[in-house]
Amino acid sequence: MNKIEDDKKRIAKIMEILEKEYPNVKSDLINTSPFQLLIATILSAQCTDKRVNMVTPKLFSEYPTAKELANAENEDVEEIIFSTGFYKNKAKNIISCSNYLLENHSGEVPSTMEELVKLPGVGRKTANCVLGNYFEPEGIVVDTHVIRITNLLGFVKTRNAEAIERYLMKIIDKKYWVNSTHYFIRLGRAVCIARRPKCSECKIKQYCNNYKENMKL
DNA sequence: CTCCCGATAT
DNA sequence: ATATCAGGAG
Repeated sequence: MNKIEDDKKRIAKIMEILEKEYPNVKSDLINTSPFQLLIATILSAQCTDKRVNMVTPKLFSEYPTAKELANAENEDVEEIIFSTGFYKNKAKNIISCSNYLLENHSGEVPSTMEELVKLPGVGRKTANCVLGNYFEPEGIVVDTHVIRITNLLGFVKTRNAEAIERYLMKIIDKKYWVNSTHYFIRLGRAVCIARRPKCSECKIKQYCNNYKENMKL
C-alpha cells in the first residue's frame, strides 16, 4: 500500500541478510588516515579499488600527508597514479586539494559535508565515504553499484545519485547508513554484477523486483 | 549534457 | 569491440 513503509520493511530484511553474508565489511581502499582515504577515494572514480591499491602505497610513501602532496610536482604524481585513469584531472585535484587543506584546515581533513564538498575533486559520494569511515555519516554513499542495485531491487527509478541518497536516507535505519553501501558493493562485485547478474546465487532475490519480474514465471 | 581515461573481463 | 570500474567538473 504505502511504498515508503513497504520499502522500509523490505530493505530492513535485505540489510539483515547481507549483514550475515558480509560480516565485518569495511573500505577496501588502503589507508591509514582520513587524508589517505580522501585521496584514495578521489582516485577511485571510474576505477576498481584493486587498481587504486596498486598505486597508493607508492603515492603515500612519497607523499604521506597533505603537506608533502601539496608541494608535489604535477608530472611526478601523474606518473604514479597513471594506471587509475583520468590521471591528469586526478593529479591536479589531489595536489590542489592538499593545498586547500593546508590553507584552510591546517592540513587536516574537515569532518562535515559542507566543508568536504568544497575540496577540488570531492563530491557527495567521496565526502560521504570519508565521513562514514572516519567521522559521523551525514548521508549514504551512492556509487555505481548502489545506483544499479537499488534500481534493480525496485526502490528507485532514477540514476540521479542525490535523489537515490535522499530516498535511501528515508528508508534505511541509520545504523546501516555506512554498511549498506559496503554490502551493495560486495554484492555488486560478486553476485549482482553489472554485465550479468547471477540471480540464482543471490541471497536477496526474494526481495528483488528485477528477479521477480524477469527471472521467475 | 560532455569530458576526463587506463585496465580488465567478456 | 565493448561495457564497466567506490565520480566530479564545466
